[in-house]
Amino acid sequence: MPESALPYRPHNHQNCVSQALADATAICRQQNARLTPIRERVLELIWQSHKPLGAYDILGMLGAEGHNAAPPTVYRALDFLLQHGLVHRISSLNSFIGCTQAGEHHRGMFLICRQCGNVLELAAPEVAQAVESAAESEAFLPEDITLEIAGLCPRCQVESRHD
Amino acid sequence: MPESALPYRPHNHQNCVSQALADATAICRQQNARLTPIRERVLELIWQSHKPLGAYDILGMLGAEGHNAAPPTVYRALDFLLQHGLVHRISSLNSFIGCTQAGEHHRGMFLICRQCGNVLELAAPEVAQAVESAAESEAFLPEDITLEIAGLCPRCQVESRHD
DNA sequence: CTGCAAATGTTATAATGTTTCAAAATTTGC
DNA sequence: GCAAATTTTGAAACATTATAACATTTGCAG
Repeated sequence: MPESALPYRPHNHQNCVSQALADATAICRQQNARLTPIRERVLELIWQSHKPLGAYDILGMLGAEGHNAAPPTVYRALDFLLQHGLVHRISSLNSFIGCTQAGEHHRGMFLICRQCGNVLELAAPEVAQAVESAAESEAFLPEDITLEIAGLCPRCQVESRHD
Repeated sequence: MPESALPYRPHNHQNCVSQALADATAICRQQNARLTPIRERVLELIWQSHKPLGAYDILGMLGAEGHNAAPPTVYRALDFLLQHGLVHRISSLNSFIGCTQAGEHHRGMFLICRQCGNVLELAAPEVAQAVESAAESEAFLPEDITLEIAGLCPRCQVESRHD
């Protein structure tokens, strides 16, 4: 049996978060971008959840910890993080998730479980390749690819058979 | 030079619309679904535009022609049309476009021009295949695929070179 | 330390989507 | 046909997501 992907099995997630923050710090330094406290905190909140967070979820969490922020604060932080490839936006959910391949040039592809809400980011270069050549066969110049796959994750498939 | 795809060249678009409405009527009859006047009108409005329409765009158009509808009216019509595969939702734009392959079982893939706003629906079974096998390699059961490619259509690539 | 640019705060508002309950139309069983 | 059941639509209120505009603060370069 193949080892299941990370989000689908128990692990010390705080390590993921720390690693992501360390990576983000390095990437920002390299790009001469400022990972300010708010931006860092938003990134951390996003990473602490394996499920995508909405802007207003983040807003609520900031509020709960005493930082009484308004929507633009969060959206600006998110814009920054998107811009620097540190998070992805999941259009079909209006929400955000940490990028597991920050820094590397890639097209995100997401497996979104409709049952448990977990999201797995896939690299899948062969898919990206297929998509790009399909676009090019129409003489279309692709710039940004949104690829979101909703369905059932391995764990939830098993559970739904117990009905 | 290959013939460019339909939305990218001039044509009598009213024919497209009529054909789409005729197809929709047939499909609904076959599925025992009721293509009521509102639903048909919403479908027609969507088809008359090559660019995706937002729910509130449709609402405005209905209002302009005297039908003073509230948001749920439009969203319900859209839900119906989505359910029966007559339109697609473009998540990344919060908007809707007519399905060019209504009735056939397929996964939509969209080429969205960021310049002119036109959208081309592609069949691309080899892409669908690649996506599905990538999902299955993670033991994920795919149900719904959102694949939206933003970029420049052939015409707008040419124009942007004239800068 | 001063002036500029970037980042954040603040208020208001726009855009998108849903809940709920009531009324009307359509189908179904008889 | 007709009455009950179902589906569809109307209408009002509300919830969620996102942005605009402008004031203030912070960090940095000279």
